[in-house]
Amino acid sequence: MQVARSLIGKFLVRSCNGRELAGKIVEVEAYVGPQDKACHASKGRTARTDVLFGPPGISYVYLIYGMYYCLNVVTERTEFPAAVLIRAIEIEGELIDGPGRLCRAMQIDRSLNRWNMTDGNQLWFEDRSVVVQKSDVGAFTRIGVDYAGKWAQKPWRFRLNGAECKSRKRS
DNA sequence: AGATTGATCCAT
DNA sequence: TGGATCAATCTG
Repeated sequence: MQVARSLIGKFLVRSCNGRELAGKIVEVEAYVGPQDKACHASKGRTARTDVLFGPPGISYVYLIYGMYYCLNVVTERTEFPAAVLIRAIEIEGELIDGPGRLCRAMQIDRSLNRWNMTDGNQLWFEDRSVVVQKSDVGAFTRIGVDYAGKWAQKPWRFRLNGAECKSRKRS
């Protein structure tokens, strides 16, 4: 949650066969704990959600709707399942809006699932000292989780103001 | 608005 | 083993 907010303005860096892509994180969503019905781990610990119960700083990449990957990073302590979904970034001034498009642009797939993002290898975060005022970040309801009842109402999506919302509706 | 697409999960 | 589900995107 706080982690999600603090990730806004940080950079996601992807190093892949010789070239490096870096993007400023513009939108994220938090999925917090076993009670959060929108969190994949709320249905219990399975082969797929096992990583969420592990240590923080590890990636959680999965296929959705049979065609698109989503990139998350595990945030909380071991045994407490929580993650932050990276929804949108800005690469060299171009807005990549939507988790599926983001993973396509950065060539992220299942091979980067359970990746250690803390040792600067292939995929990691960087703080490039972008100043983000608290007033620059808006909180909104999460997207695509209407099934989650009251948890769907939680304002756990954070977006940098000024980045126009092209993916899905709402704001 | 509708189709697409396949891993995952749980009930037969 | 089969069917329902899904943190999305594209096309019309």
